[in-house]
Amino acid sequence: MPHDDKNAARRYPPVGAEDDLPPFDLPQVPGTGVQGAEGSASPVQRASISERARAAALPPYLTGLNPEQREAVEALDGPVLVLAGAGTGKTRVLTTRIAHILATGRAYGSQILAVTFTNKAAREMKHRIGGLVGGAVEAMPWLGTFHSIGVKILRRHAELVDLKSGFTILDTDDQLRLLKQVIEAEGLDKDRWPARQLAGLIDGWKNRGLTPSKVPPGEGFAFGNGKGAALYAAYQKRLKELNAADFGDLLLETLRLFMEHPDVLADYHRRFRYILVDEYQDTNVVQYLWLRLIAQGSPNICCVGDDDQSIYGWRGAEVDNILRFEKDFPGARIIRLERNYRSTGNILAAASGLIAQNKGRLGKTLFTDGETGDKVTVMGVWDDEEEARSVVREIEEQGKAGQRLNGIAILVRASFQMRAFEDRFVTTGIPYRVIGGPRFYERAEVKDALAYLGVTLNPANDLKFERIVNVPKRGLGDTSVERIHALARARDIPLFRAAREIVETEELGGKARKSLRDLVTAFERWRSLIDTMKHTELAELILDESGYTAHWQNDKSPQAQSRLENLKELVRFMHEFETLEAFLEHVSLVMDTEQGDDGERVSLMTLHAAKGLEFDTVFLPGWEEGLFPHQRALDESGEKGLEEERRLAYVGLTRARRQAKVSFAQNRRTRGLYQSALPSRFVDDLPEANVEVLETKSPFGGAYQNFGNPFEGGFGRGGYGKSRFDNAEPRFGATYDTPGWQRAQSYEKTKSRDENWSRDAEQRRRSAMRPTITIEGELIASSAAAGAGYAVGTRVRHQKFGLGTVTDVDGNKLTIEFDRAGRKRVVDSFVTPA
DNA sequence: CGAGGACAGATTTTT
DNA sequence: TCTGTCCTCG
Repeated sequence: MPHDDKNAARRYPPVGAEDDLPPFDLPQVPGTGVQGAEGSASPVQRASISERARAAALPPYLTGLNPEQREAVEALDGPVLVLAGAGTGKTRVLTTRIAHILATGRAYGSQILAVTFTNKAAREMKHRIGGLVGGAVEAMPWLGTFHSIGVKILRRHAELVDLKSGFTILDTDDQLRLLKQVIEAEGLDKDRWPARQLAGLIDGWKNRGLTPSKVPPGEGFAFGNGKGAALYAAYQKRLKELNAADFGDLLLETLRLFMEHPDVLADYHRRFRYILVDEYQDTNVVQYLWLRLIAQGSPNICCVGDDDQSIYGWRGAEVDNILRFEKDFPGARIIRLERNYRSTGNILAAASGLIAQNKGRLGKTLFTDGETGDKVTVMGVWDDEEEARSVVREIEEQGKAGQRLNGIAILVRASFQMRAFEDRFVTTGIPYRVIGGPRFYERAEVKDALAYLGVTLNPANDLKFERIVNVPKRGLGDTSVERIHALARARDIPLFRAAREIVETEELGGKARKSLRDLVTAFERWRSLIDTMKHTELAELILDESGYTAHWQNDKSPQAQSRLENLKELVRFMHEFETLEAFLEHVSLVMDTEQGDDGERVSLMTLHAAKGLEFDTVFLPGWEEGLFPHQRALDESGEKGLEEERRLAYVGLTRARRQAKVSFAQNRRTRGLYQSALPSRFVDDLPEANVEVLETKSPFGGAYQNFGNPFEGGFGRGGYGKSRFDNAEPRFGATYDTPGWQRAQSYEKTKSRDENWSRDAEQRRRSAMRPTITIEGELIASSAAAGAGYAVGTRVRHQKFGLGTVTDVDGNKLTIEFDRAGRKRVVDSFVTPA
């Protein structure tokens, strides 16, 4: 992660420091110059001469924009909402707009506030702005995530919100540990009132901008015998005592700071001339309030988003924010980007038809000048296994036909669906990657290591100390820890100091006393080395001396190896930072490791994780009622939930450049039970004209259909539930109404498409020559590199299944008896010799 | 302390 | 059905 503000986060320069930075060295637009030095008044009005001159000599970054994009880039004055549909060049507009502000000399980089939701997006923006203006991105200190900008502001004014500038940022584990303590301190049963639930509540409140005193009485009441809000207050108090903030605080406390200290707010008003917000549809209440406060200083706020892609309502996002933009910012200009550069006509039409069923949209109509392309296919299959088999079979065929695997993705609604696909990939030997899921920094071993480093740096970090005091096991059980706690409480000192003192007493048993003394001594020694030893070496030393490395080396579980790898990766990653402190600061906010290009692989991920990505071919399995839309979304959020699910379907479809393939299973194994399911209503939402219904292809030919294919005789017949294909009144004027006809037609389509396949070869070759799509996100699992031949009896290791013994070899297919996972058939490239 | 059994819970996930 | 967590027992 090359460009994050690792340094900026370490020093806490006073407000105004960067204003002295020199302006970008940019090719100046004719007739303009860098105007308005620091602190000067409103942007200088351009003379019409310069306007004309500028139009005559279009700066290079403006060429290639379509009229709407260009309008969005050039509308610098006043509030602007850019409604950017999927694949319409949203990021391009945002980055070009920034380049434009800089190039026209309207503001310095340090006077632009640009917020994103994810580090990935921030990184991408920095990268692309760098490309446009030539690497001067270091001078954009206020481009970052809401959270990272929040921290930056809070560090500067920490005392005003009862913190000290060096406050630590709690991760989820720390937060839970602390909440558990708070719950117990209130005399509540921690089993009856799980910390997780309280964490959820508090998060929700913080997302809505509610401090403890503002929590609506009814809401706090549901938890802990009516003590919900009190627990929240107690938690906040503890946070201050620990000089710590959780993620929610990074926003909420900044908001409080602004509201309680208008002079501070005014500073930022003066500072920010231009405000840009990415993914506005995902903002929650705090973020919204935060932005509104800051925007009081400048009308030049530009929010970019797509109400149709709002899929994070469940974690506090308010679509309303984007729907309400015009009211919030009177005189706002609304610019719609509707020209899609990604998908074929059929895919776009199908997606548009689907999303049109939602109410309460701002409304956009995507179009493309590109080819019509293949229709979206819909396929019903017998069950989830059959679905995985047929999808993977098709991927195999496409792969053989020369389609790049990096251009193929399977997008599922819930992660348990991935399993069936992974199994098929493993048995067929098709390389795949899983994107999303638990992140690097969330892994236990990484957190443990970070805890060691954190305590070394800051012995007052109680939560981290508690995390590793007995990891690896060193005989310091609950009793010992509780005694340390008691002393710490009694004397009002950090745990570490209490530990140091308690070993001088007789309070602990001999064994515990010795290991605690050793631990304390070790930490003190490590601490003494901080200034003299290189931080990466120190980290290695700590991990070795603490016994942590050995702990995993001695661990026999299949994951032990990869955990050790992760530790190495962590240390490797530290090299990019100057100091231990800088590293830890960065890590608490950002910890996605960039994934290198690891060759051609099919991508497997959830629909949520797919937002922002694109693929040539997208498989969308599991379109069944109850799964997608998910039952819980319907139960908990009713119509709103349904619409969000539909937007998720829309996001899924619009990831596809050339082919979108929907499927659903009539039966699915869920929680052990084999249950029948109805096709998703979203299948019915697709416009007939852009859909092609596929026959279930089966390796068993007709015989298979005889015993199981529910589509014998067509959709919906035979008691498998109603489908739109039964509808007496086809909504889009379909020209068929009998299942037989429909089947025949789809067969024809399939055939002619296959024939077109070779004719399209040229086209495909061209698309294959497009630059490889970058798949950002985190690689969680993937097949291993190619393996060699294995003999029966060989001990091997599999990434997922662990150790096992080869019992049969058939070409490159091995039958392996796994110690833990039982017998599996696996392609040899997925295992390594043990 | 560690192993093994009982038990609940099983969408989506960033920071 | 599977997983992760908690609790008990040796």
